[in-house]
Parts: sequence; C-alpha cells; structure tokens
Amino acid sequence: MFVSGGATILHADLDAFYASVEQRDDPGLRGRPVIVGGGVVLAASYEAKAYGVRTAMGGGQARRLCPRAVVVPPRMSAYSAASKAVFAVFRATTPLVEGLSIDEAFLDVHGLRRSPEDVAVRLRREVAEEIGLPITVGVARTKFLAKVASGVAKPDGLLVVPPDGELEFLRPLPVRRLWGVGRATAEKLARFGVTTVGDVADMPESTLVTLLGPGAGRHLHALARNRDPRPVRTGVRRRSMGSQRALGRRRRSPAELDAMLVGIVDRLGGRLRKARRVCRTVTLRLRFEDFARATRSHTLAQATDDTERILETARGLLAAAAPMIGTRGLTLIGLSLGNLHDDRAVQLALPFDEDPSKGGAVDGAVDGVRERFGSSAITRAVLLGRDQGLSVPLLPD
DNA sequence: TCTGGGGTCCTAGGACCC
DNA sequence: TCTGGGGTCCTAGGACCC
Repeated sequence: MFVSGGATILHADLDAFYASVEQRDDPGLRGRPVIVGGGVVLAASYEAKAYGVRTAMGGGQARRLCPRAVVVPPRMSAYSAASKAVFAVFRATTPLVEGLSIDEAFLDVHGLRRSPEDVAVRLRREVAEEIGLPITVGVARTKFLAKVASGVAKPDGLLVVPPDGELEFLRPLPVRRLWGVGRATAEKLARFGVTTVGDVADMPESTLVTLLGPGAGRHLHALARNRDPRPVRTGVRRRSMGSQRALGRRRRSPAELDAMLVGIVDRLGGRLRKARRVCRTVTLRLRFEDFARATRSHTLAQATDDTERILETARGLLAAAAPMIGTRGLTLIGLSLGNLHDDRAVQLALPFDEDPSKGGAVDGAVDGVRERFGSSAITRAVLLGRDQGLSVPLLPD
C-alpha cells in the first residue's frame, strides 16, 4: 500500500461544466467563446471568461463584453447525463465519493495502491478520454485544502498540496478563497484590514465570533488555521427540493400567479415521487422588483408527496402573503419542499400519553413494525415530532 | 452589473415542554 | 406565586455555494 503522508483527499471539479458539454457536443463551438443561458450567464467557456464574462452576469452585459460569443440555451438533460457519467468514473476510482454539486465531488483515496497524485492524473485522463470533458483536481490532506487547491489550479489543472507545504500555500491567499466567505463576509473583514487567510489566522477566535457569530466565526478560525477534520461522507441525501420561476418586470394577475404555482407544484410533486420521498415543510419564496426577498412556510402534521395537498398548502401561503405583495412588483415566485423523508417510511402512531423521545414507546413501535414487515426491515427511525410518532423507512435511506 | 435556478447551513425569536 | 435552566420545533431571514 502506498503511504501518502496524509494528502489523500481529491477535489475534482469539471471546468466551465455546461459550456464544456456544449463544446464537446458541437465541434463548431470548440475554441470559441460560448455562453450558456440567455437572461443571465449560467456558464461561460474559458474563451468567454477571457473577456470578463462571469457566471451569474446579466446577458446584456456579457454580450457587450464579448460580442463574438455564441449564446446557447441550456440543455439540462445533457448536463445531467454527463454528470452521471463522470460520477461513474469517480466511483470506479474509489467508493468514498461525496458529491457536492452536479459538477464537483470529493474523493477519499487513502489505502489505494497508487499514490494520490497518480490516481488524480489517471482520473483526469479517464474523464478527458471517456467523457470528453476537462476536469481540474486538487489533492490535499483535508477537504478544504483540496477544494482551494482545485480552485487555484483551474482550468484543466492538477495541484497537490504536500502536508509540509500547507501553511505556505494557505496564508497568502485572499479571504474570498475560504470556503464560506462570500461578498458580505469579505467586506466585513476588509473593514478590519483583514484581506488574506493569514490575516484571519492571526486573529483571536473571540474577535471572529463577535464579528460573524459563533457558527461562522469558529468555522473560519479553524479553516484559516488549517484545521478541517471533516471526513469525506458517502450517501449524503438532499434535504430540500425546490423550483422557482422568474417573472420579469411585467405585472402578473392573481390568476397568472396561481397558474405558475400550479406548474411549479406539479413539477415538484413529480420530482418528489420520482425520488421516492415525502415532504413535511412547504416554503413559498418571493422576490420583488427591488430584489428584496421574502419566504413563507408551513409545516404539515403528516409528510406527503401528494400534489393536491402541496398545492393547497402553497395556495394558503400565497394568500397569506397577498397583503405583503400588494402593489409591489413581484419578480420571482418559487416553492421549496423541506423536511424530506423516505416515502417507504411507515408512520407509527404512538399511544397518546407516550413520549416518543423516551425509549420504551419507540422500542414497542419498532417491534410492531418488525412483526409486520420482517426483522430486517428497519434500518433507521425518523422521529417526526412529539405528536406525529415515528417514521420508519423500510429500506435504506 | 440589474440579476436564473438549484441547493446548504446558520441565527434568532417565540411557543411549548420538563 | 414566582422563578431558573435546558431542550425541541417552527418560522423568517440571511449568507453562501455552484
């Protein structure tokens, strides 16, 4: 077995993913600036990025920056298929794969015969040859360092951070490179003259906690001092599922809004059932002309995947939000389903006076399920709340 | 620079319970 | 009757990520 000295985590990140898929599938686009998406830029090829085009930029601005760019509409199913193929290569490399999004994942390669660097070289070659997409890989001792390394190595690169070179690598980086530091946090820190990771590392934790709150403060302090004990986790399941629609500037009638809500609920209900899950919390998302946002949510007593039940709840939320919407221009309407559970779960009713958080009631209920469905049926029990009893999935989550 | 669609996690207050 | 400390759940908002 190869002894790596600890740098065994890979962060693999496809480059300009949507745009690369378009260039792969249409040779005429290769070597040319490509923008995916119309209203806003969903992805830009590196040829387009050279002109300053960035993800999430308005389409008009992007076209001004790069008039030669070819703008193509997104083909989500093609990206989804490409993603599946790439993840298959990941899983053939190691079973310890943690997906982060459609185009990136962590791989723990400790204990493999080859060195992590060899594994990374081979992985990049396989993705290029078998799937036809460029991918960048960062290799380091921790997830955080591996992710930073891939960010630095982009595009189409490979960077190994050796365990004895971590601080040297980390300290000069701008704070924005820290995972979890966005614009708001970076601006807060800049007001205190803190601009590099080294600057953050030299601050006392208490100062960061005062500035950013206990969660973010402690997290950032640890990362800046190169402490990141998080393991690569497999089998992480999604915790919410959402769909939304931008409305543009035009005013929409209540009937139009309702029709959109019906469409969104229909789409989500289908996705929910396809994923064999049920939800308990329905959240309505709104955005206004001035980009102010609002959410309204409701938690059901019983988890459901029923379109009618979800629609009824969503309509109630929209009706409750009507006064807030008033005459303000609504520019986005969306719905998010949270509190997701496995749909094969059996909801166990517990005797009224039994508290499910106490062991006896749970044991009794679980025994009942075993009698009905077999002793190997139960893998995990989900407590839904004091009055809802237990949700017990019959198959692995 | 005026903005899409999909997610994650944290915080804070109030209700309620022991 | 008044009081403390600890916990969970729900709701709303915010920051961040790709």
